[in-house]
Amino acid sequence: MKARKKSDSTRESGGENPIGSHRDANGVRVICVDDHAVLIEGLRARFAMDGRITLVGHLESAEGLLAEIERCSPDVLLLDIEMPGPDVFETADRVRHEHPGIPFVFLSAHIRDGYLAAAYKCGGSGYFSKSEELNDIVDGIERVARSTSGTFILTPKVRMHCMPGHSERVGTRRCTPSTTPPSGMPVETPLQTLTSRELEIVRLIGKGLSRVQIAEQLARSPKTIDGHQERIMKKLNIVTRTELMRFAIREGLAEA
Amino acid sequence: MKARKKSDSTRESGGENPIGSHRDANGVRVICVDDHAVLIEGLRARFAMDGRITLVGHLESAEGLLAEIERCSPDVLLLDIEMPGPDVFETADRVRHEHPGIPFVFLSAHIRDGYLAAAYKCGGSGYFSKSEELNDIVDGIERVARSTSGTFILTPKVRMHCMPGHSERVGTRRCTPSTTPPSGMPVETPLQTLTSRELEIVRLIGKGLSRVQIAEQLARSPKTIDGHQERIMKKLNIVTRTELMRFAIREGLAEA
DNA sequence: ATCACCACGGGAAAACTTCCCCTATCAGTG
DNA sequence: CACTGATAGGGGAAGTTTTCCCGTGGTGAT
Repeated sequence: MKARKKSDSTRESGGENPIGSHRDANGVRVICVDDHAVLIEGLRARFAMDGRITLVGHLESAEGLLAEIERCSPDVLLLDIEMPGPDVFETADRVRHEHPGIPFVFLSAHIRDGYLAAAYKCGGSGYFSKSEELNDIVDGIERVARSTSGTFILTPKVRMHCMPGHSERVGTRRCTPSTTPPSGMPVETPLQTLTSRELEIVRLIGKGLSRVQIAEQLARSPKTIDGHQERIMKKLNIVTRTELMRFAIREGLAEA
Repeated sequence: MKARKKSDSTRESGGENPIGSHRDANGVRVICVDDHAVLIEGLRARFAMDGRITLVGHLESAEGLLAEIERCSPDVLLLDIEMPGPDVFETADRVRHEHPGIPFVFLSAHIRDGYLAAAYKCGGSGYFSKSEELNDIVDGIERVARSTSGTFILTPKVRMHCMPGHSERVGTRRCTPSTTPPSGMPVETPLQTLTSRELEIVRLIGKGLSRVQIAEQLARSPKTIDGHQERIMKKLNIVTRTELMRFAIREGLAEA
């Protein structure tokens, strides 16, 4: 697609920090990947305030991340999700194989179940929301830097999202010798709490069918559909049917 | 209500500028509305580098924007689009009526036709992408501050987006194309048959708001919303509100 | 056998939709 | 200037859907 391999983005290892104050020995060394330059500036400015974290490199897409890692030897990677260019999760996965010691977290504008699941599955160490307080982001990065592998750290707003109807403990993915599916997600994404029947209902709703039409197609009473829909929405923490449509589209259960 | 022209360069920015703000008389006075604190920090840091722009206030949602304007008497407003809380376009429209002299631009993560159309129709002065170079954003703000009303300014990447050989040419709205669309009339996309008010309604529906919530936000009777929705669905040949949601998402008027 | 979970559905109140109606404003036209 | 059409705000009434709460069975796991 777009060849965006400019030579920008390469110069803070030895260069100077626009905000002055650069301590190199201190702090967690972070590489940030985000296509929004303004966001990177924000992080840089914030990091510069206390010496806890140092931005040692940044990119505007996942392309060239491995090279940047070689160049900067960071302690933590901070990755955006919705960017042009190579898929972040895939890149992250590759990074994990080449540099198993470097933890990475995702910093996303949206809190989506699909992203959450992917972040976890590709070996991420956390999921942060861009709408988080800056302090929470900084704290999160520090926690990740100190954490043992296998922990999955969520910032407050993300944790909130995973509350709906279930107990969501976070972390410790490894030893889970239970009989349940070995997925062991740290957070049970709302989607996974749906039964197959409920999924079916969501798909039909996503097609735009009315409760009566669905009832006809399934040879059930409309009231039954009501009941399903009700439980679905409760599980998903959704209040209107219209939002259910959005959910269906977002999760790929329906076509826009 | 032509009250503008800050004749008193007082102290409104209070103590919220962590980075020394030496020059007060200089620079374009900007209020920024964005739910990502980190982005605001980025802008603030960048603005502090040269004296061209001063961040005099910020909010994390469109709520209370009018009050903030009173408090800060800005020259330009910089508005995010995808935020929780009141609809930005609607708020912007209200701002335009109360403060016709203050131009506002949208700074969005996504470049969507639906958003562009809404930004234009609600009287905006520009549309910037968050992935833009910081210089381009700063330049854009300055241009907007100097521009005569009726100009619509796009940052480079947004302009790029509008090239690919199709309509949506934006700019110089003064002489409204009331009667005949100049370039023939190719296919009137359903989107274009909607009035700006109707667009507004579609977007709010796309956000998942109920008719009552929409009515509250627009300070109208729910019946009015009903009426709009009815006409919209008739125009679009749509039968249920749920499908309207799908339409909104497909057309980029709402986020999946 | 008990518990938990699921699918299935009823009843009633609240909310929403639909279809019609009316008014007012404003732009453009005869 | 009056007329027309498009747009916006809103009422009434009937019908449908949602929401909340309740109860029935069936099934698999303890």
